[in-house]
Amino acid sequence: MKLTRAGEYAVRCVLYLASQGQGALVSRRLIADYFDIPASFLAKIAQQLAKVGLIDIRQGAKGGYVLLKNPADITMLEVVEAIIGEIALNDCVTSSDTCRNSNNCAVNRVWTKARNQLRATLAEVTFIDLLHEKSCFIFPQPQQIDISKAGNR
Amino acid sequence: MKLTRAGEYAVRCVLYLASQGQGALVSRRLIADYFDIPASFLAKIAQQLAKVGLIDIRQGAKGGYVLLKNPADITMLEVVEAIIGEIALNDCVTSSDTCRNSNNCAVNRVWTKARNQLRATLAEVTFIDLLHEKSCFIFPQPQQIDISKAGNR
DNA sequence: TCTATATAAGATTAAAAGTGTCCTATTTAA
DNA sequence: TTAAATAGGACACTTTTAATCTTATATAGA
Repeated sequence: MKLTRAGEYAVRCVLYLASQGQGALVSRRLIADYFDIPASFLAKIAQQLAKVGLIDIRQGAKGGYVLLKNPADITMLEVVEAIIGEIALNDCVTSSDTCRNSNNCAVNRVWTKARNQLRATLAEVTFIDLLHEKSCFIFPQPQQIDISKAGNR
Repeated sequence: MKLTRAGEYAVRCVLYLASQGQGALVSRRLIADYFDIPASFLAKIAQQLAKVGLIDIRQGAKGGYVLLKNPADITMLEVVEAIIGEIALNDCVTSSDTCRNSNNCAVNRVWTKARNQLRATLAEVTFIDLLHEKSCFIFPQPQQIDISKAGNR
């Protein structure tokens, strides 16, 4: 499991949304410009984030993305796996005759342990943690969320 | 970092050699057949293992591979990284303007921690450990190492 | 010394995954 | 009704991975 560019973009996207607070609407264009992500590529990524319920996508004029969960409840694991699928470190050369019972394999046990550790590490970091630590990103001050103008439904 | 097929093959190859003991010579064909690895692909992998000093490659008739180190001193990390290079979990979208000081990045710190953990886990497992645990592989009894016939130099 | 056996090393190919791009809908605010 | 914004599918390009093929080289043994 190497974090793909799409995964990296997803983390940044959620980080931006988190900086503006749960419920704030941010346009795709703004996020794409800020991080220099191709807008249509970001669209694909956002669709996956929406599929797992992390964000809401608003179509139409003044559309954009809205973070649905509290940043304190969103973990890095969640965002990463929304994009690249459940983390696995090896395939154990699946379907090979030499390794069909991988649950009884010393080598595989090591990979499983490593995988569990990795997932645990990513699961214990929330986006509030990421925002509070100083980082290489500087986000604009969150706008006051004006429910009437944001057009929630 | 997802373990590539080449990496998986390398682990198996070293595991086989370890089962026959340090200094034993095993032909490439034998290992390739045993694990169902394409012989020329195994050749490439073996060359990388030789480059880092793990094995010796004997050319010519009755050639093959010889494990140079004690299996108790060979770690999984060593073998894996010999093939796929030093483990990294993310690229942090290198050279992007938005992330040039990744050492001051909260997100990156998480990845660095995860990476270090992963490497530590792989580093604490030796090939003696792997051999002693029961596994999905059953290796032939190691031949008595006959120095005169094995043709060491 | 000759021959069969075995690997070396480099070039090439094939397949898969990742990273976008483009075009035509569809939705929504005003 | 129109302009702004995203959706969704098809397509293209790039990189990585996984092999394969060919020619060269080394070695054991007759």
